[in-house]
Amino acid sequence: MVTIKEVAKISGLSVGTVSNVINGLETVSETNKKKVQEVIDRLGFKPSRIASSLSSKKTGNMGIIVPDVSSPFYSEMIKGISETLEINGLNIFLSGSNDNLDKETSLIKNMMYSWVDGLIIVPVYERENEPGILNELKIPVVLVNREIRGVKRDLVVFNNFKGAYNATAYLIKNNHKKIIILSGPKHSRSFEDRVIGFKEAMEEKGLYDGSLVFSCKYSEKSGYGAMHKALGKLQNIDAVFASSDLIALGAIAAIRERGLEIPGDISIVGFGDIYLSKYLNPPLTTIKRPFYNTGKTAVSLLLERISQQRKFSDFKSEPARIIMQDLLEVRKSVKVKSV
Amino acid sequence: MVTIKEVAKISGLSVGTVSNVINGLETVSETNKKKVQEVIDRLGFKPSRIASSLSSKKTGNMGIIVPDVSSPFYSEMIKGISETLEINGLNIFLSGSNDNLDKETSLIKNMMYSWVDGLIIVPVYERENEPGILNELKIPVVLVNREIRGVKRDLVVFNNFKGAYNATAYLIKNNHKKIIILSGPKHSRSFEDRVIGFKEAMEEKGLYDGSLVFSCKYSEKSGYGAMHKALGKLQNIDAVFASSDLIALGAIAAIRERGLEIPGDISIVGFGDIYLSKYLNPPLTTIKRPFYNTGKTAVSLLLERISQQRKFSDFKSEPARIIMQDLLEVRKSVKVKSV
DNA sequence: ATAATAAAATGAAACGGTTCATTGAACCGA
DNA sequence: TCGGTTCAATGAACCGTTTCATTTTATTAT
Repeated sequence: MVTIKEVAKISGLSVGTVSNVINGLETVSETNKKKVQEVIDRLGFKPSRIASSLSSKKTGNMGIIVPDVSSPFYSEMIKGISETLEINGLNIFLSGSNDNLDKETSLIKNMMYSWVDGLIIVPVYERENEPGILNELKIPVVLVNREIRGVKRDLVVFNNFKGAYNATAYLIKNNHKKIIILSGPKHSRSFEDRVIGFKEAMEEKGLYDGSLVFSCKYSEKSGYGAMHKALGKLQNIDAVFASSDLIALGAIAAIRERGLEIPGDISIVGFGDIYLSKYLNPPLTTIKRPFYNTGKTAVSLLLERISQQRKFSDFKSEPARIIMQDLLEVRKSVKVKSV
Repeated sequence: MVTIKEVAKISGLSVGTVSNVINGLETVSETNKKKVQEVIDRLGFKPSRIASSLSSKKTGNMGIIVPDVSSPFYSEMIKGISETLEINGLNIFLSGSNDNLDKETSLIKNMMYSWVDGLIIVPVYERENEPGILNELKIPVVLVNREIRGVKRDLVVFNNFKGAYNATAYLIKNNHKKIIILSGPKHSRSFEDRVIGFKEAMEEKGLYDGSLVFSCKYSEKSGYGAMHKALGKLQNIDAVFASSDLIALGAIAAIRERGLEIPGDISIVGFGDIYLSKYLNPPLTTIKRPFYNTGKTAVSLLLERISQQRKFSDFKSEPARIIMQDLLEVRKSVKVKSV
């Protein structure tokens, strides 16, 4: 491995000068710049990131922590993050927290000791309102998708309320009356917001009723169970608003098992527009969330914060709060009834 | 940030001794081990990975390069990799090559300068038979999923031949005669193998004919186009073997557009068992590939190779070649005809 | 009690860069 | 010609570890 010393020796200049050339400092004469650059090219020298990290205290590594690395949502986001970081010559450290707070904490700590310059985290939601470590970290952190009470950090979230409201309103507009919501886990701000959006749209038309809310976990299995439960309890359900496409998947299976048709007997709207939704039969009408762009946005926020921190080492501007707009993606899983 | 020096000073011992305690060396007396450990615990000290990397030349970072970070296949594999590495306290550097050779090369170089200890790569296939950089890298490398001619590296692949053979044989067994294959991209060893598996199964029953092979790219869009083309050219297609679930997705859409039913009119078998396949209607019969376990396996191979290299610095055993077994996952997209 | 040996602890060099106070050369005006 | 100023280049200190030759301490045999 070629080192800066060899470059210095061969080009007959000092290590300091070579370093200045590498970093584009303007204090080097044109002659020497060229001379050094030639040697660098000839030897194929690239400065070691490790050494440079140690002395400059900037690693160029960003840590990413998501609950599940393989989730269709997050992997889309990771792609956005990864491509954006790459443009800036930065590396990404990826880890999955498995939605487990202890693991998240240990991952964060581990990353701190790997000296990441910044962190993008989709935080575990069950944390008993303890901002804890998230507020204490001394490096820039951007939170994505889930807002944690009491945590003062840059944030990129979706407008879950509006998305749910729109989805529900769309069902109502198409003349559905008895609409249930498969609400997703409690303790999760984003899922709560979806319930509220649902509730608000329903109440506006006097359709709301607490018994229409069925909570379940964020998975197809849980959606499957909840849908069966709903079908058992309630008669004549017109439509289902599943607050996640994953939940919708399970619900669809359950509905079919009862011999009901979609959208003939029951309409369904999902939330999230995962990769597969448009390939389902019928293609799932759902709320689309721009995860790729969310990843990109999170990175810009992070880089912005990092450069700010470097310029004014003690300056802390208010945390940003960026809201990505959800969009109703109309496909075929809702029966369009004319009034 | 607490450093090893402070730990040394406070515990009244030398830096070297503290380092030995950290690394579990047996040359430290029990008394001092305890003393140091206490100070470490009290101060919450953790050695900096950066510093330790620089001096030991082991970073504990592994590079992962896949064509597409968000692909359902690879994100599953990444999960397997990530969870296995984590157990060993190792970090993962993730990047997407976008199936572009130049990008792959530059990613690899970049990782080299970040001093990763090892690399797991799903290589770009279009490389004009140039092993190139892959053979030259001085660190352990494990290739996954795609075999590149002339590259002598540890490898984890699927038995694409057998999978395709089984899928085709299954169709034949169920009394399908006119079976086409949507073959996926050329230049790709894994897709070629699938064609060969298809061909062999067909030939055994005298059913093969070159006109049954339709090549397309690895995407639903391309599968959609190829299926339409096939439907235009050929009459009475009994069944389709799509050499990827993604291709199957497109094919299904095309088949439906022609007013045909699955599996009533045409049966279809996919390849890959992506996340969504079991949720399709009808659920897609497909070849399942254990991507999660493939990730795990790649990691063990890599770690094995790394420790080998550390023990005998010049020792090079033959590259391993692990074949993960594909499995036919029977669902509902094939019409089961009794003969 | 002493020499020989084993075990434990030390501390400086090394890893490969960055940074910055210092030096040296070049230039300018008087 | 000399003092002052500017611009380049230097090289040593530093970042936080590991490593290993050397020194110190403890143990054992005589």
